Amino acid sequence: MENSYNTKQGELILNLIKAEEGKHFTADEIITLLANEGKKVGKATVYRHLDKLIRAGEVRKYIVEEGTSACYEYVGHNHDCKSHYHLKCSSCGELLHVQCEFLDEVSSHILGHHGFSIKPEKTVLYGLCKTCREAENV
Amino acid sequence: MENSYNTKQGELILNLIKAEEGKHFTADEIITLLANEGKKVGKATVYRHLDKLIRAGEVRKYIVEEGTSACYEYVGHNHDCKSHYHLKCSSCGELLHVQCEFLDEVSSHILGHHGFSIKPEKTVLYGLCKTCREAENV
DNA sequence: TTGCGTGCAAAGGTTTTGCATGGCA
DNA sequence: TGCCATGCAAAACCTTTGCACGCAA
Repeated sequence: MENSYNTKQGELILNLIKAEEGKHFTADEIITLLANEGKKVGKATVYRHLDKLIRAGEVRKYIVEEGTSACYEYVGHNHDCKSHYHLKCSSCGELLHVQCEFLDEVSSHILGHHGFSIKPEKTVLYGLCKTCREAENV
Repeated sequence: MENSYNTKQGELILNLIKAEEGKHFTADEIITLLANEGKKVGKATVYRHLDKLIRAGEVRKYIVEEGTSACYEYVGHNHDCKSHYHLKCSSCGELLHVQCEFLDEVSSHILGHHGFSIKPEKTVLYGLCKTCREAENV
């Protein structure tokens, strides 16, 4: 087991991302947001806390776009995130979180018929969101 | 149209990854593999060629694992990748091309229920292939 | 000859690490 | 008091860019 203390910084970081469960933050955004509230937290501290939360299963990390910084998202203690997919609009960049039982069937189908077990947490479906689609299709 | 010359380095890089279509390489692996054959190619040159091949649609770039370097894989130019999905094994790197009417339903469902139109050609579903799953589950 | 390609080194950006100091229990 | 946490700066990494030179057509 891991020993750890409760600290002000750890609480600040956790509260921030927990307050907006389902929303993602980059490490830098967390630092900036806290700074805007007058709470200065070091970069290394943020990374170290996120890392700890990831190992604890409370936070998920994913790459939304190649070549950019990673995103971190609070997911809580219930690990039932198997049906949680990400839809990323390649036009406006919006990230949608979709939890839908239909997508569970997708996983089962692919596992059953193609022998492949999908990791939804690693998968991002790219496409166009409603707004951009309507704007582009004219 | 883009002007370009045929060069020894470009040929070396293309031949290397083309010889093992379906396998992925990091930029560094390409440099090392070529170096092992006595062919020294600069880092920048490798990245520039990969970039060009990606734009030409001959090569795909993946993030297989967070925090590591990107992977590049030859996919050829005669692939109609618009009509099917890709399943990428994050362990062995195998790329499966899946054409299945069930997955067409996925697109329709997400469009209908979530207002999002997926671009299959841009989307890669990550997970574990049968072989790796069985090997890791032990 | 023209102008793209090459390779080195430097720059850029994100994340990690070393170390002295600060803070929790 | 013992030990973890913090924060700064430096390092570590991957990738891109600037620039002078090389090479294809």
